[in-house]
Amino acid sequence: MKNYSKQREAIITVLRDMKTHPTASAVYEKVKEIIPNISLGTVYRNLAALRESGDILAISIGDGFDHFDGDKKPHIHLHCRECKEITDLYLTEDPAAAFAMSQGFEPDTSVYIVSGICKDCISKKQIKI
Amino acid sequence: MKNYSKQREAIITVLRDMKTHPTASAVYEKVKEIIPNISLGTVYRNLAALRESGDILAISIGDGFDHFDGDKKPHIHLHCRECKEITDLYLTEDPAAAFAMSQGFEPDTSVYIVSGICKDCISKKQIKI
DNA sequence: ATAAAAACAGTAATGATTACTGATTTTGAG
DNA sequence: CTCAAAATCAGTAATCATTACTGTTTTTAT
Repeated sequence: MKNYSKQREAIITVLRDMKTHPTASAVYEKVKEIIPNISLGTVYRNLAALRESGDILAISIGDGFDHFDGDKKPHIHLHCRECKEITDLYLTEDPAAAFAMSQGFEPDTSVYIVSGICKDCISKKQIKI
Repeated sequence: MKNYSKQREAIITVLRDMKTHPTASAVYEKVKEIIPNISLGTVYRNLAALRESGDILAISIGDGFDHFDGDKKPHIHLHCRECKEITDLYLTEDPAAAFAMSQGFEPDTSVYIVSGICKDCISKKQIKI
């Protein structure tokens, strides 16, 4: 007696399909293409619930917005502090989760955020010098 | 001609010493012990600047507050969705950062967030059954 | 079919964070 | 050591992403 609604299904679908890491309002804009009269509050409520249950991930990069990620496969987020872009990097396995497990922790989702300077920004910087 | 103030220094000191992952206002409360008349706005301004420059890390766990971390040594955050607690797990090296580097990305800070259920909550759950 | 439970749309309220202002501190050149 | 420009500050007002609320609709499980 819980959890289903076509709105929630649409939100999950949108998140699974988006390859970016959308904010709540970006999700809202996208979901409106499926359910035009969906409410922004519904998007927030469902994102919060999905995050709480571990079905999606949320990350904060300091731009004032939460960013959501529907991809539960363990992967690294490369976050460039220069251009602010987040790109994904997939590992064939998840060494840290394995380590966490060996400590008695039952992992179900994980995100690695590596902050630094991306390839493009490094070359841009070198041109400027 | 930039960046120094005793307020900023106190904020960094507090963050380096705190073993928890304090919110902005927890930092504020702590810094007040050093500089009693410091302003909350100053704390926010400096936290934002330090985060921007990569001197500290900020993480979002869905409680409505940003949490800050002054420890730049690569480590895992074990985030329990049950009790909400974050505990640190140190690795002898940082395999993901090394992998990022091999992709042409220059890493300087990284955090791994592994969400799941911690030891204590697992045993509590089993008692309930 | 149907009644209780859950979720919704729409909107108002909240409160963490940011922006602003005039005062103070820091910096670096002379 | 001045001293003025630049940066930062304290204090407070404003912002705006997110949450809460209300009456309605959908879902669920008998």
